[in-house]
This record gives sequence, C-alpha cells and structure tokens, in this order.
Amino acid sequence: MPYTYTHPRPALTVDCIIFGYDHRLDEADLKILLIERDIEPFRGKWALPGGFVRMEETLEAAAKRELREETGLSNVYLEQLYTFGTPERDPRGRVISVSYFALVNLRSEELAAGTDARSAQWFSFKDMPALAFDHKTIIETAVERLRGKVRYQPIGFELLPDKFTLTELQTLYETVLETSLDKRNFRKKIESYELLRDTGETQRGKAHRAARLYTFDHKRYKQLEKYGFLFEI
Amino acid sequence: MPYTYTHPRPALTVDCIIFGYDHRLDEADLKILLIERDIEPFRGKWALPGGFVRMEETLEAAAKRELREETGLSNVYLEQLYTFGTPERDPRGRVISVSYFALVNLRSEELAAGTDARSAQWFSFKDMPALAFDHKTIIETAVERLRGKVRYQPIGFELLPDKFTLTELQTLYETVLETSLDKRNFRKKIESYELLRDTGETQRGKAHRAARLYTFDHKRYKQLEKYGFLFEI
DNA sequence: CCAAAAGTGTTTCACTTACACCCATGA
DNA sequence: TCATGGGTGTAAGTGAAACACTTTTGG
Repeated sequence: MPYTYTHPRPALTVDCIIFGYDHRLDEADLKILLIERDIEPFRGKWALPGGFVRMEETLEAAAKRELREETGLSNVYLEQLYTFGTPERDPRGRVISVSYFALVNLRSEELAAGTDARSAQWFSFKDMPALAFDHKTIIETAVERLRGKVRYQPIGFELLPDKFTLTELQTLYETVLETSLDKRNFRKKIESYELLRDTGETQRGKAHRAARLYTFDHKRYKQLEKYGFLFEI
Repeated sequence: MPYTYTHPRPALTVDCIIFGYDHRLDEADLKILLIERDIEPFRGKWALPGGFVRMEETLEAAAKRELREETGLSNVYLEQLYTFGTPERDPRGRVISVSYFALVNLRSEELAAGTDARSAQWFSFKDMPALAFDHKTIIETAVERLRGKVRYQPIGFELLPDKFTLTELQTLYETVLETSLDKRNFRKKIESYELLRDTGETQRGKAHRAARLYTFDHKRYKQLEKYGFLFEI
C-alpha cells in the first residue's frame, strides 16, 4: 500500500440527511432538509446539505459542521449512513460522499432561530422534489435505515422534544413506520421497558384531558444496554 | 460546493474484513484473514487486506478486487461496513478507508486454491494479533455488525457450504453469537421459515446416524422479503 | 451391540393481540 | 354538559422455552 502524492485522488465530501419531525402538526410528518442549488451542475435542483471535508477534521466533525451551518443545531443525534462513490455520481469528476443522517425536532427553539431561510427548505419524505446527483438514492437508503433502526433502538426519542406525551411518541412511530399501532399495547410495551420518566407535568391547553409529559432516560438505557437489553417496538 | 483540483484531497482506500468459517473443525471457529505488513509503517504488524481505490472503479469493485487477490474468490457475500477517516489513522497522511466485510466458507475448494500463502493468515476473531492502523477498531465494528445482522437476516448461510446439516447451521449461530441454542427449538424455528430445501442427500462417513443435507433457498427468501417477511434467530 | 449424534412431540409459560369503557379537561 | 382525546384491564390466542426419548449409522 504505497503512499505517494502522485497517486490520483478523488474529492471527499459529506452529505447530511437531516430528518425533522413535527409532532404538533395535525398531520404529523417526517421531513428532510434540502438546499436549492444555485450553481451548475444541477442548478435549480434540490440537494442534501453537504460539502468538502477539510484536511484536519474528522468525517463526523465535517457532518456536524454542515448540520450546524444549516440548522444552527449541535448536540443532535448523528450517525454515519453509507459511503457513495460510483465514478459517475458527480459529472465534474470523482467525488466520494460519506453520508450522515441526523434526527432533529422541528419545533425546538434553537432550530427556528438557526435555520437560514436562504434556499433551505423542509420536504416531506413522502414527497421529494427532483434531486441533484444520486441524492434520491441516498435519501432512500437513509429512510430504510431509519425505519429499520427505529424499531430496535430507541432513537425515535431524538425526533421529539425533551418532554413528550405517549400519544406523540406513538404517532411518531406510526409516521416513521407507516403503520398504525394499538394504543394500549403500545403503552404497555413502552412502560415495560421502564425507560420513561414521568415529569409530573402535563400538556395543558387542549379541550380534553391533559396528557402526562415524559422524558426518555438515556442513562438508564445505557446501563440496560450493557446487560444485553433489547429495545423493540 | 466548488470543485477544484487545488482542493486538498485525502487518499482513498478500501479495507476488507474477510470472515471465514470452518464448519468441519471440532472447534467450529470464525476467522478473519490478515496480512503481515512488510513495509513501514507498522512493518511486521498484521493488517486487513486493502488498497487504493482506482479512479475508474466503484468502491465495491475495489473491495471485490482485493477479495479476489487475497482469496481467489468472487461471488461471495460482500457488504459495506463503515468509513473510517480520522486524520491520525495513518501516520503518513490523511487516508480515508471504506471498509467492506465478506463472508466465505473456509472449506470451499476455490478458496484453498486461490489463497496466496505468502503472508496471509487466518486468525480466530477471539484471538487477534497486534494490528496496524485502526484495524482493531474496524474489526470490532465488523464483528458487532455481523452479530447484529446474522440474527435478523439470513446471511449466516453465506458462511457455510452450499449443502449443510442443521447441526452445522446451529453450531454456526452458536459460534457467531457466542451462545448455546436448544436443538429442538432451533430446528422448529428454521423449519417454520420454509427457507431450506432438503437435497435428499445425507452426510455419511461418521460413526453415527447420517445427517440430512439442506440448501438455502435464496429465491424464496427474496420473494418472502417483499411481503415484509422477517427472518429472526 | 455399542457409541455418538440425528431426529422428533408435548407441556408450560410468557407475551402479544384484540377489544371497550371510564376519566379529566377546556370550551 | 358535551366533545375530545387520555388513560386503563382482561381474556384469548400465539409463539417461545424447557425438557427426554427413539432412530440411524459406522466401527
């Protein structure tokens, strides 16, 4: 494995699939943040936020930087998805894209402030516009991964605010998995894991019984995980 | 996202975690193929087979090329694992490694022929030597992925020969997952999937009852998969 | 005929599923 | 007081777990 600077090298980018979830809409919806390209190639098409990896930063740091630039958010769930690198994926030359997906709650206050309205826009994952490069494939891969992962790892909570109701949690799963779940059975299962802490607060302001607000106990999950505990919806 | 050739670029490699399984040993064992480095850095240390990605080949093609060079095998299960790219992972400069893992049966005849004895060697995954670069981390990630995946996707069969006995299949799962399984329950579960075809042949030559030989019905699995069928051990 | 692994059935128990009613709140 | 979603219990059915004996083969 010789290492010389004369060896031809592809360019290296990261692309971020930023999943945003809005639990307060009547029609709860999973969205993805896209940016309208204003240069060729694919001018006018929508694309995933992304950019070159700097020589001194890690791949994850590059993804975090993109994420912060586009949403103003840091400290959100971020996971490497897949690396796309077919020679033809960028008409300008060989470009490797390491993709990351992030999970954010659309109603978090920092987000509203940070989002640069410029040409960034949230699209429902069920209704994507024409996309640049192979970003359609990337998004499909991301949705597949999210669907698979949400069922056996407690990452759904990352899409909700810190405090949420059980109905909001259920609706989230129903939205992501595109199914409907039995309310009682869902609650029993969630309760059995003992991973939610009752905050004692309730969500008032609606014309019906006020719902309890819970938080996810990350610490407890970390502990249980060590003993081979399996989360499953 | 400007694209210029003056932009600094990391080097791009693929590394292969080639899992080899020997079902005929008394002590069935999962092994990983390593190569002894004969140049600096990490001269004398063991490393994963890998090398630079050529400018005109896909990442997967590069991984397949490495695999064939080291084992003589093509047409084996190959899956992208993860991309490692911390700036310090290679002392010579910035090198990004896209890792792939492969599953092969150690007793397949093509393998024995193709394996270049040079400085390649199979090591039990429970007993790794000192490794170059971050290859220890890469292998740990690969084992984790294999353990996770083997339970809910029928990739275990890739580690066995075409025809295998149910005991061999069970031992495989017990080896990979490091548990013991109940023979009757295991057989009932496997049978319930209706994914194995009885070849009618038996494995003779042992001083006990001859075991039936089965093959995995890939076609049937592909069909069931479409209808949301879930495989699970 | 003996040793060794292949192969098979049944009971128990836990969990999942399906389903219907009362409760608290704001308007 | 009414409409709306929040919250709970139970019975039936399904699947997982635990367990022991008979069968076939080669030596």
